[in-house]
Amino acid sequence: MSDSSLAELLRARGLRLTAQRQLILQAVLDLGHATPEQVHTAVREVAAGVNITTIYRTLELLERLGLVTHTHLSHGSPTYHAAGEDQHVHLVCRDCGAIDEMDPELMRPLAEQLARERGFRVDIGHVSFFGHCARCGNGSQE
Amino acid sequence: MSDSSLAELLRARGLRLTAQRQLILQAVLDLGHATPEQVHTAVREVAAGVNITTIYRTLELLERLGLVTHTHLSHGSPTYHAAGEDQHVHLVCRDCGAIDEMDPELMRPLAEQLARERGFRVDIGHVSFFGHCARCGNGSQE
DNA sequence: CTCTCTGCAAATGCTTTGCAGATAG
DNA sequence: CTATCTGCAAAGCATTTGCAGAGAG
Repeated sequence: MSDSSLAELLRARGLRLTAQRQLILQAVLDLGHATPEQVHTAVREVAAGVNITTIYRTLELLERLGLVTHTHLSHGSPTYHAAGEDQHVHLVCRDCGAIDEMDPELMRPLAEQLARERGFRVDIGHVSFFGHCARCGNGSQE
Repeated sequence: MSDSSLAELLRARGLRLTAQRQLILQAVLDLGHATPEQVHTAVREVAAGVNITTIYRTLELLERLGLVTHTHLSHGSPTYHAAGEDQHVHLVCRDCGAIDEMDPELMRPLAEQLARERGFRVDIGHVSFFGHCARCGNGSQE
């Protein structure tokens, strides 16, 4: 499914289908949420020689092709995940770093209110909430 | 107002009140939203010799003192702003880069729903929404 | 006077770029 | 075959750290 669409998208632009590109896309799909470095680690398990540079270049390419997206969670590294229908909102725990997801539908009322009152159209696919997950922040208030 | 509280907070910890610290705090208060580099630029207009290193160290200090907070908007650089009562949610326009604010009260229903259903406590002061502001994204659907 | 701050320069970590050989089509 | 890819090494940024002199209290 993804391999063939990758091939098509590449060929349509005169670009080439390579093992690295397939592996990197697959890694992003498998990992769900991953930084370039995590993708690198995952890909290396299958093909040891793949360079981190190629990860960066390919993630950028896959994003241009519309197959993946990235978000900036808290600090430094961007997180990549598959693009497409299943847009989701990230719930990032400040304590344990866990990344959970929630249904973007829950954003709908707020998004509509902002659009109506401010003319601001929220990009629902890029929303991240920071806070404390059930496991970490339950008892304490701070 | 802020100078005296800065002095107190510093003295309470055996730390010192310096010109740089006052200028940097003032810059953050004036700028509203600013990256370390923007703070640096602003401070330099008054005191040319202040080093970027001092900006980083002081912003970290001011944050520890509870006077400022930072958020990570879209790419790399963190954005600092005054902490305190007036918590707000950022609305960042992907087109023109403008940073607007909205009343965090609007987040309340959603935050409560998340707490109830998932046990996730959203840190409302650190929420940022990306999208298109009234000026930029009005006509097109994109 | 003492202990904290600051500026400078070098180190670090993540990401990007240049180039020549490897390879898809 | 030819133009695109990849790996390697080096360059770039933003941020951090070490150190010795400057300065607050």
